[in-house]
Amino acid sequence: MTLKASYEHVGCDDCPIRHRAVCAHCEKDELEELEAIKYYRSFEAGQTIIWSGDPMSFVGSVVSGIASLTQTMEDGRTQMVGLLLPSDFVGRPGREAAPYDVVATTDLVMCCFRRAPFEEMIATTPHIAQRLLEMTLDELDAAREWMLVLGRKTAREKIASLLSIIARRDASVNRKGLSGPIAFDLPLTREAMADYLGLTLETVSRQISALKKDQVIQLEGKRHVIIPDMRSLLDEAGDDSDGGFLV
Amino acid sequence: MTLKASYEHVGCDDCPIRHRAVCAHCEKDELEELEAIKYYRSFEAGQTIIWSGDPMSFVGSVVSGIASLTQTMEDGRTQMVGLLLPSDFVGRPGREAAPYDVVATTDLVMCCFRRAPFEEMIATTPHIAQRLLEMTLDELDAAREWMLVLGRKTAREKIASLLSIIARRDASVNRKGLSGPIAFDLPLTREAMADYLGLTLETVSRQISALKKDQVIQLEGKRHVIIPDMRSLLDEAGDDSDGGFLV
DNA sequence: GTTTCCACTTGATCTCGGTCAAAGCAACTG
DNA sequence: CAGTTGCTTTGACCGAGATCAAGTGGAAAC
Repeated sequence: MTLKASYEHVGCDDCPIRHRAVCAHCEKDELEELEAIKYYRSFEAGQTIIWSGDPMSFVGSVVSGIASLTQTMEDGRTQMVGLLLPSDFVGRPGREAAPYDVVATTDLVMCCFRRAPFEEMIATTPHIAQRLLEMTLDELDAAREWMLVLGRKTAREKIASLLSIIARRDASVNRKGLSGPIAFDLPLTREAMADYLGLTLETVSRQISALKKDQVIQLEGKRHVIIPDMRSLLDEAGDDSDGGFLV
Repeated sequence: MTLKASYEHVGCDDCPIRHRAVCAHCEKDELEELEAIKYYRSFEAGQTIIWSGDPMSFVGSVVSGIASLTQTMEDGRTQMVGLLLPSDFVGRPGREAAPYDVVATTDLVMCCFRRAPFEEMIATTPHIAQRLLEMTLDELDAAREWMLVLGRKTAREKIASLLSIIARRDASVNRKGLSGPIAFDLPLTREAMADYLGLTLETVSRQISALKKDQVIQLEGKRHVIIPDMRSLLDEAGDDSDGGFLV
């Protein structure tokens, strides 16, 4: 088996995700050490992987499918606080309990590491702590960008923001460009989108219909989305920080 | 000068914050190394410390006063995405540019470290990367808790949530308990509160008046808040995760 | 002392998105 | 095949919060 150690050389024979998620810049020895504590888990759509408050026995990354981090109030109001797409990392090294539910939104495969030995590695391997810090800062930036969406954007802008995020992620995973028309399958139900956007599912449905009527997006069936022009979608999102994605 | 190295022994002669923020568990040598690259900066209320997109030349922590992280859309809509109280850390090791504005909400003193040498220390000192990772995870948790507030709570619940967060922070900084009545000064204008909560300042004002009328809080002047019973405030906040603060 | 300013309050009205209800539609099931 | 189930759409109505507009009160400035 060939071990690839740099961020660019993503992927080894059996786990295309792992290196990218936690091992960029690792040395060969470290990868072999990780190999020893690695295992896979599958989940069905709708299954809760970790309940809020539960002890977490593992960390890991999403191989395929989608997971979400959700918080729920006693009366049932639900807010999704994170969307985990393939290659995203799950887990809080150094934390005993999960602060929110982790739910498999679609069928899901994860590549896991048992927590205790993983934390030992962090303690002894400076690279990994630094890499995790970098990843956590990325998550923090994403969470804060989403706070702007939740706090200040209109329903239409929220939908456009979500669609452009999914389009970007889809493009970067499948190494597609963002210049021409973009097509992808929505991995979320209307209800899941509503929970992410702080809306009701009816409003989500109405706004998607409106964007379709206004030619900003096209729909094939309920889930397959075509974006004729990414720029006009970003306009709708009110997004100044298009982050040079369209250069 | 006495150097205090553990988390409990917060504070040295001239910088009560620094150790707590970045040096928990540090060795004496490291503290002296930090000492060499440390300096103070003062800002006036309303002053922008770092503009979104600017290169960041330093990291540091708040000594006194309040700073906020804000994002703004072209049309002026503003969302505060973070509230920095004394002892909070500012900066993204490893990042060139700031992703949002950092603004002094009140007069402010910060204890800064020049970024380049600080990052060198991170690279060579495993403790610090781990400590920063822990702090960043805390910030991430706070940001995600706030996403629930922004996405799903009513105006009244939002106000109650903000007040209880400030009350908690104030109590922990000033080593007060949370069992009896609690009193503190609001460090934010109505407008700043609105920007944090995703509301307008008029709604903030109305809801504060309503909470006052319903005896959940008392006001002396515009800013001095008295909370007769923390439990009823948390009830208003709809907060199941009172985090055992009232045990 | 009164003027100005700023943060705040209060009121009247409007609107976006929530709520409630019905119905469409594709995929299964027996 | 009819019947169920889950996801989605659409319509009618309503209300929380936004918007627009005065007005209050206290502290600094002249």
